[in-house]
Amino acid sequence: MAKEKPDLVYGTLDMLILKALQHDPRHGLAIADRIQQMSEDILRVEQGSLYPALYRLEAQGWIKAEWGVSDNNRKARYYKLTAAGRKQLAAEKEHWSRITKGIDLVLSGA
Amino acid sequence: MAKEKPDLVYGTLDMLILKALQHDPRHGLAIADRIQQMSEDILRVEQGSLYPALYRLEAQGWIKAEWGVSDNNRKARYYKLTAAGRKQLAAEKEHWSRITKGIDLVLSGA
DNA sequence: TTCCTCACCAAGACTGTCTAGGTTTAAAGA
DNA sequence: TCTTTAAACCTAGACAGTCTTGGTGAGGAA
Repeated sequence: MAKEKPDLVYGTLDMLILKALQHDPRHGLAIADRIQQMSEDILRVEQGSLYPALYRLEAQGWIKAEWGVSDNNRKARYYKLTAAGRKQLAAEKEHWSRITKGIDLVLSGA
Repeated sequence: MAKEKPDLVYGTLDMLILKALQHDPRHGLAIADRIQQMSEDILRVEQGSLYPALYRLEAQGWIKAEWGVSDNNRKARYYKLTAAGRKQLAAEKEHWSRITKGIDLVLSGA
């Protein structure tokens, strides 16, 4: 039973990752942590969702990766936003606010 | 480009349908029309999404169906909200507002 | 050495939406 | 009358994104 809903809304993860990289490059797990922290623990990003999403974004040219070393001295893959990624982030935010407006209209309707 | 995003947010259709049935029973296509109209044409519900969703909801006991006749004198399957459906609608609204709060926190963050 | 944790990676299941087909029946038009 | 159009329902299969589960390797601590 139970039937918990997922921790994320399908299709929003890409946008959240792009947003998390808006200012500084980060490595994978740090991106997930940042999203969780920024959302005040409301959103949780599982690794099995995170990495596929990162490959997607890289394949689209929205982020670029390179190997580096984490704070803890472990090797880690750092991702940073590209110019195209910045445009994409803006587009996704636009799309998101449009759709949520639609949903809120329905929910608040008589 | 191409690759349009879907017209709906994955996982919200059930909630929207329950909401569309909040006051009066309706038949399938009228539910889709109502959602589209309430959302000011932002959301569109395809039939291939609608009917599977209706079966899901009925199987869960959140809506009940019976055959009737539409305004245009055609036979149509009318769905109405059950008590459990009303509770479910409230729960889904709660969940939705929580998740969107999380996403908005991330998007508006520094 | 042993253990724990960080960080990355992959395979497969699952779920919900979309595309694209279809049937039946009433009304409208030729 | 016959044909066409449209309302309303239904289904199969493809597809995409997330989740579960399981794994690797390397650094740090005991």
